[in-house]
Amino acid sequence: MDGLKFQTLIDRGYDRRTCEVSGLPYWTCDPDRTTSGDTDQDPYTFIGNPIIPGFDERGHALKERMREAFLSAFEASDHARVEPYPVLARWRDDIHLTIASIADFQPHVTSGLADPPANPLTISQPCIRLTDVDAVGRSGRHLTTFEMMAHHVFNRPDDGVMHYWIETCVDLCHRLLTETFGIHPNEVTYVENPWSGGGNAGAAVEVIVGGLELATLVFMDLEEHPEGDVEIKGLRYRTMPLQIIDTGYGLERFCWAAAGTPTIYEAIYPESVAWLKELANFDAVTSAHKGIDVERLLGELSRLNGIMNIEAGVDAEALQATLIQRLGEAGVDVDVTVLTAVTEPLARIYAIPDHLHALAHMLGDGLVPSNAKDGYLARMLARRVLRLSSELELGVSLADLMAHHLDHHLPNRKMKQTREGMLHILDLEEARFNEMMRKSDRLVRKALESTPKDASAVHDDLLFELADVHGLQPDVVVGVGKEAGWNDLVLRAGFAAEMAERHARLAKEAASSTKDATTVDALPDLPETALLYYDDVHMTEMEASVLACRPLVNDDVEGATHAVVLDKTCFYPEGGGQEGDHGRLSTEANDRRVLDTKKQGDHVLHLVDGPMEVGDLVQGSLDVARRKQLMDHHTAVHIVGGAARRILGPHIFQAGANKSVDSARLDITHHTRLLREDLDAMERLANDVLTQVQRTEKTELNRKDADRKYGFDLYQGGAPKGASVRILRIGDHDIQACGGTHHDEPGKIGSIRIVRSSAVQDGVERLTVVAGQAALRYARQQDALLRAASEALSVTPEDLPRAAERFFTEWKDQQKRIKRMEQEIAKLRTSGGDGGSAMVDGVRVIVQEVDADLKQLTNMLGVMTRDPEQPTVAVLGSREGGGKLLVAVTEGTVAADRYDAVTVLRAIAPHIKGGGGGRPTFAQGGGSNPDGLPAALDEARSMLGA
RNA sequence: GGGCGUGUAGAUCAGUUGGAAGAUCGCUUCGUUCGCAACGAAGAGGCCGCGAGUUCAAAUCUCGCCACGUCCA
Repeated sequence: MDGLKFQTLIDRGYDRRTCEVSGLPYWTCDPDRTTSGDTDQDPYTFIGNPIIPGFDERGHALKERMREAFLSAFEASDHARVEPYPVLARWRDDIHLTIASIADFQPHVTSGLADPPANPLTISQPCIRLTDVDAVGRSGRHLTTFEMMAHHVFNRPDDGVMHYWIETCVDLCHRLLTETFGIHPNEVTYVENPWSGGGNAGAAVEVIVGGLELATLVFMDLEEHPEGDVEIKGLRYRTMPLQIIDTGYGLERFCWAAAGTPTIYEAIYPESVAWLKELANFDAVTSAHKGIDVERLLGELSRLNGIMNIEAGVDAEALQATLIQRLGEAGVDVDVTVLTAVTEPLARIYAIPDHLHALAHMLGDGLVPSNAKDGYLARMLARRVLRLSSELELGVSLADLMAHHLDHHLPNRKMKQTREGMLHILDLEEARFNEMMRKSDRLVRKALESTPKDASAVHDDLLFELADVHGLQPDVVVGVGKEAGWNDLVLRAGFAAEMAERHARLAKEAASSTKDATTVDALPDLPETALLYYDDVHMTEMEASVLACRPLVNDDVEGATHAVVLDKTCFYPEGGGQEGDHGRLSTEANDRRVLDTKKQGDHVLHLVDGPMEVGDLVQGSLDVARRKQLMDHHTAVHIVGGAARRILGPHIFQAGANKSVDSARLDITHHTRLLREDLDAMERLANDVLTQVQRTEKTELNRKDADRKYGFDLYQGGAPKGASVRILRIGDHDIQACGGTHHDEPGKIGSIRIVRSSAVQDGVERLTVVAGQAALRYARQQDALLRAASEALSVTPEDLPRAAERFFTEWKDQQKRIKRMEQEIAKLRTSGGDGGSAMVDGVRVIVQEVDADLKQLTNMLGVMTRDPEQPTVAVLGSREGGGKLLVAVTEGTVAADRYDAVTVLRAIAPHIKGGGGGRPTFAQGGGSNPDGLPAALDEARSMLGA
């Protein structure tokens, strides 16, 4: 890409140079400058020396004023202020969290499909990025959560929509920095560094102030294309019809530059840092190292932090050595012990408010911690805070930490989740974490069993396994191992990076093994199918013409051979969890069954059981009963979802749904297992809605208006696909974007039953719902089951629970009595001196045929051979199940010396055509010839000399 | 969504190559004691998660289901 000419900068006395260190072109007006400002030769210049004057506040108040200054400055230059979006990016299906302000407008605004909410616009968007979570607290500048202040422009030069482009943007930025915030122009450098990502690219500049990157300006006007004429990083791009200005100004960094505090955390979370230092008794650390000037150390550290690249995968020890050397050059002499003693607790203290802030945003948007999907991100953060807290020995609960954080850093913030709800969820998370830690000690001891006590390293596979299966981080394992007596254990440097690599590889392998299934090969260029079912959900007959007919490429649908595309259809294709319609397509010559309906691109595919002629006029008719049932279930699912939100709380979000003929499923996010009482309450409310709401309201809105009017709770069913969305409103009970077919009158459903709830994953409950005819069918089935069960016990259904309980306890009692009686019988048989037993040289020999099963036989045998006072060899046989033989010898007696149970068994088992085995004192076997039993026992008698 | 793992007495968990279901704590009763704690003795308490399969024989092996845990995207 050619060098950019910034006339606006030239006019201000800037010139373009090449950075000595990075080699990148940059713009400056400082005659002495030789580096771009963003290299490892550029320490921060604002520590203790604020570069943005006049902002004396700290923390929340500072952020409020800074944000307002930014937004109103851009409002003054004709940008419309847009309210921030949630941090949970539920309008997108490719990312969980909002990672940048531009993410609010992807994919449909940036692709040109939908209009932006305003143009140009300004916004301050809370963002969460978890990629650098390990560096937070340690680098002095990394955050997992920050606000990206921005001004965005969406130009369409072809349509005459052109607001401003590079020159104006740089001019606006420069005026903001120097006029609004009073930064001296010498301190500002602009580094040219083209940007590319996600199939788009464009020119970009990084705005560096005092060694800190305060903003990035991206001019996105290229899209990836094989024949494009621009090449960036080996990929070819061409210009696209949309020209987008994507800027990002780090609110927290502006605050830091204005505060000049040693770290960014002290600028934005001062109350938390002070409180946590107190709780962790940090004074004791500083006073323990009287020989060194801790204040000075910290000051030098933070200046140097600007050039220290503490990121995942970097060798921590090498970094530390460099740091100590640099500190020495600055006149602060410390060794590794002192350095870690001071920096380790501080790093933990700094990370806590950051993590809490991210967690508060996520939970505030209604996220429920879980072991899968986006919920896992919240759990991970919660656990990090818990670990930091326990390492610092803060002695307060996670909920206490959060309460303090909300009071100081998020006062008056309107959240979807209530404060009480959030704290409750955190209490649950803490309990779960403690449970895991409680188990860790035992797990580690067991895992290390085969490791010698003087080993210095734990086997890699063991560490991987413990982390993967039980969630125990390698450093935790080593720590616990040391306490448990493996004194020399150390964790190899770089192990964490290796583990991340291994995980990435496994994830890649897993990803490559999944592939999408298509129904038919590429269709010819056809007009999109007109969808008649939206205009009239009750249309069941139609006339249409065949545009295409293709053989199916797979046989997912039994009996279907071809896919037919029509010019219009009243058949609903599978979508939004609602299954496709069935029915018939007939011409004078053909009568085809429609076995399923699917959508591919803009076309509805009718899967039929034979070919049809292109150009034919067909008569289509729906399987009306099926459609009615699917509509019952679909509308019912919306109603149940609304009921769940009303009864369980604002964090209820649809995590998935399916509507078939027999039943419907609705997965909802919730933090606790549901009780039958919860289901009953929801069921009652859902049925109330059927009678109270006379009509549903169906509208179609463009994205922009839909978002503004209803917010992002609309997209329960997933990210919207197009520029406009269909909205179904059921009174004030439930409003959702939904492309399914729904009743106009909820009352037509008849009744709704919530059959059961089950756990799909932690944090997600699956509700199984039946409605309409399916509800009746379900009730009848339940009735039949109840009747069958009551008849089996000869009681009335009312008495069934009591009878079942009584029978079960009686059955258990009787089992015990039978066991005791069998033992009694065994004793009687052997003590009575009947034909079954004889004495041979001081050993009692018992050979008997008994009518009993295997369990009973072993039980009897136990009674006979367990008394060491009476050395015994016993052989029992039964004709049951093809014949059973058991041989036992009293352990530790002369009987055991003389006889081997297995030998005896093997010798006599052939008579019943069988085999068996066991231990020398106890052997059992079976066969297939019960009639051979007497012969087997005879042989045993002669063998044993009885 | 994918991977890995775990379900055994009220609780925490053992259970070897498939071959007689265990330990510790808790519980009940008795003894010792003015009483409690402690101690001693005895005892109760198990569809070994559910359902199939393999086998003469399954807590143990295989498959499905249910419940739970954990890691990754």
